[in-house]
Amino acid sequence: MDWLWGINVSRALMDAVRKITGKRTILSAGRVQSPTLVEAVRRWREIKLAVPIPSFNITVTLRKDTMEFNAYPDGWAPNTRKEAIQITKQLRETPWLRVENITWKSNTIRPPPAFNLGDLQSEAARLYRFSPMKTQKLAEDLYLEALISYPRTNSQKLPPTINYASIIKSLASIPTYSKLVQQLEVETRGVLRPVQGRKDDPAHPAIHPTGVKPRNLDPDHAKIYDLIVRRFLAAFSKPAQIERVSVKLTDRHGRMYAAKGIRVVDDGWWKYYPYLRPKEVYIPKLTQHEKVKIVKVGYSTKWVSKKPQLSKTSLLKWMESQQIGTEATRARIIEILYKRGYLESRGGKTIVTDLGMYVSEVIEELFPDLAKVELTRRFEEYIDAIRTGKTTRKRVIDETIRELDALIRKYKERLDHVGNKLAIALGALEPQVKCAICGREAVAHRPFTMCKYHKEAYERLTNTIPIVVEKMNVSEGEALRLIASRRGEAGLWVIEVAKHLQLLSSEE
DNA sequence: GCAAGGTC
Ligand SMILES: [Zn+2]
Repeated sequence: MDWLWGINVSRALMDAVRKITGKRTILSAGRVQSPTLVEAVRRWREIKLAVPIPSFNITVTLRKDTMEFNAYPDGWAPNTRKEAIQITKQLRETPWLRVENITWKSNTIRPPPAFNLGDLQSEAARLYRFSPMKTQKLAEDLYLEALISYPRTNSQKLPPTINYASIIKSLASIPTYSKLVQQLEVETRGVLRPVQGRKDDPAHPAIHPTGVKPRNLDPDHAKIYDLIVRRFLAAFSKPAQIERVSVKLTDRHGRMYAAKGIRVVDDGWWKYYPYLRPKEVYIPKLTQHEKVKIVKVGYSTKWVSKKPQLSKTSLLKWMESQQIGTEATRARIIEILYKRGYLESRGGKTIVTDLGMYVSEVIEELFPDLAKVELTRRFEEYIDAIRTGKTTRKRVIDETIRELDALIRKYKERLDHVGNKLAIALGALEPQVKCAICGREAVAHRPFTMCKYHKEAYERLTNTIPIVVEKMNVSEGEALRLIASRRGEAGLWVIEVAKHLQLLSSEE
């Protein structure tokens, strides 16, 4: 069924391009890659269409004896810039905050379970910016050297059938870990009971070292090996303890502020796996009703937009959450999206190409089932039904062929439409009417000729302008200029529209 | 050549 869907839809896409351009271009579609591409496109559009809204924060720096610490508005925020300026001024005039109450809270943080492949890929990306494919390759190398257990596993469990004691004993003879292992032996008094994670695998336990001594690992392999060993050791260790302190303070006008501290009381498993240890923030000893001196106060404007993440790692996590693909294939399938030219890396960031956007659209329009994760669920049900004898392999395959046959028939009627779309995306064909900003095919003409992306950006922008006018107390023209200057927070399509509108108004 | 699932 994967083969039928994949081969037929891939060829359908390629045929459309060849008919219009006469060129052979390799394109593909599939049960796992296509929903992943659609998700990447969805995120990409949100990134490009993000319109930021200004928000205001006040930072109050306090001093007790010689120690400085920060407090921030608690449960409220200035609504407008005018308000932020006014409050800042009042705090400078009455430069103290009064302590209303102090609360302490102790937290126990249990060690995380040993790695499954997804968790390892996620940590290697966070700490070393390794791509999921790179981490998988490094882990597979370590496995083939017999240094670690099978890496293509979803399990976070270390069953007692694994001889923990002998592995840990062997690790003691590796100089890097001998001290840690000694510590673990003292701490556990030889009682080895690892934490078990929720996720499981039908065939393999969590990734763990075998105890075989590594020789001459290059730096990248050593990093992955180190993460695996430390995470394994941490699983046997005791919980860490932290203490959080929260100080609530008020100003002369009764507005509430909070200063928050965090202190590590017991390092516990962070001794073995320090990569998740929180950063400590110290707050001096204070007493209730005490007035604390303000030494500095300022407001900051933060432009907030909700941009989703788009990276190899975030796509892999999405695939895991949707339960599509397997440990062996997820990273590989993401690389296929790059190989096809649907995704590209630019300056360490993932971008979606026009080809990716248009292929995703064509699949959604003409092979909608292949664009959704539900197709995988249906496959699973078929397999179950075959297994339990409710249907047969032949019946399922025949139905798939009939279904695809009907889809391909409809597709052929639209071959020119699809071919034109993809040829334009590939730059082999010019659209008839072009967007004034980007030259893509135009779909609207007011207030200027726009493609569908800039049209959407225009609509979102015009909805947000009044909010910026109110919050920043500026004219519409100034609001446009402000948004156009928020390179980090505003989406590129929105910035382009804002600049184009400025240009149009200056010509008037 | 095109999918997705495996393995080493
Ligand atoms: Zn455009």
